[in-house]
Amino acid sequence: MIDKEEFRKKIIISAGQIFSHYGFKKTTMDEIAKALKMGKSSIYYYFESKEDIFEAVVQYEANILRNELTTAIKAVKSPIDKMRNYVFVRMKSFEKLSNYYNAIFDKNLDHFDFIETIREKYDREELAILRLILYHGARLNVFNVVNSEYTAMAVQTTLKGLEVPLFWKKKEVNIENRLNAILDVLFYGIVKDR
Amino acid sequence: MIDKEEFRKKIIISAGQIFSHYGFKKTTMDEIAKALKMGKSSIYYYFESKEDIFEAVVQYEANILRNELTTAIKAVKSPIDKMRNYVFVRMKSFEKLSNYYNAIFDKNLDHFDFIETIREKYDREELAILRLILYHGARLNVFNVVNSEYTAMAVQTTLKGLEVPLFWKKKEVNIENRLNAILDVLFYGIVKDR
DNA sequence: CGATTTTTCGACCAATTTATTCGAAGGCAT
DNA sequence: ATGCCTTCGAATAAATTGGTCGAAAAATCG
Repeated sequence: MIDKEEFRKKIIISAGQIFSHYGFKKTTMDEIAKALKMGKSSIYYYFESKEDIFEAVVQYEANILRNELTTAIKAVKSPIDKMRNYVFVRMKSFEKLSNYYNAIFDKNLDHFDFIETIREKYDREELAILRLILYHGARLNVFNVVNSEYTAMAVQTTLKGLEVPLFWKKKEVNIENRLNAILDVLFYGIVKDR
Repeated sequence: MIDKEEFRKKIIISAGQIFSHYGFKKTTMDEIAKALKMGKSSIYYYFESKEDIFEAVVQYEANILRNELTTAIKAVKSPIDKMRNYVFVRMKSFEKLSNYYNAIFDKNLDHFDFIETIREKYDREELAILRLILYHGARLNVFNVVNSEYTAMAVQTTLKGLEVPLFWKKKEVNIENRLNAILDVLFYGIVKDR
């Protein structure tokens, strides 16, 4: 008897790689199966549907992202570096995620409520982390934050603004430069004495 | 009256970007059309078929590759650097091409004779360039080449051997490192006194 | 072993997608 | 208006694809 959960994980990882490259729609069950060296029908023994797999993949990736983010901000001391790391990791991850989103923004949108659910939960988590960073920075007298909650929301809005060009123009924008520019703006408006 | 050739080129470039990302099969005419902000049927005014577009794209890319290669070896003086540049540019280009090939290795293979034609022509050109580099290096007493023709073929074989893992394993191999290793091996066996 | 349960698979299907066609029409110069 | 060049929407025939089902394998157990 095979550990079903173990195998589900294998499928999630394998399918995740293909999804991240081709998006949801362009990825076929046959491909996922072939990548796992199985018959297509065998996959249905572990997952109910293609959407089911996709949902599992997104959950899985979201967890990875969360871990990467927390370790990234733990890796450095100063609030500025924490913020910088956070933003960079976030953007790098979104590059991967943008392919997943590709699948959704297409036309479907119907039974993909779970994306919204994850998104909301993720937004709340992000806000919490940002607040922590800001609050920490304020205590160390590096950031000039009156209300960490509102400031966190402002920062989040800024970061979200960066997602759009990341999705749609891809090649045309130089992400690194833009990111640094935004970070500079962010810090110049946020860092205490300059 | 619009310059038809001009517009064909636009289509080639636009379609090329999509092909390089998704491969031949996964790219739809609708996508190509949408990227050009046209109706799907309009494209058939400029090209006979999807394969027709694909053929044009490959031709176009092959030309670009040729140009990049020649400018890359002209950019430096020493034969070693010429060889190094050549190999690097070649590999970078093959990364892009690997996606095109993806489309072909799948199952089709039938009416894609033109790929073979281009390939052959390209092989001959490559051989000529390599011979030139080697011959030049030998004259400058940097390379130890007895017969530039056979040595060129040997080098080409080595480079081709690198294509396979580039195609199939993609993520697992670190290209940069492998490339440098191969170059080192190549030079140690080729450079005169060491 | 044989029986029972778990896992894989090939064949099949209905629904959707997709490349391609075609006639109609928009736009533009004469 | 008249012709040409260009675009497009609708239609379609062929291919693809997600998913089903029953049966073969393989593993597990008694």
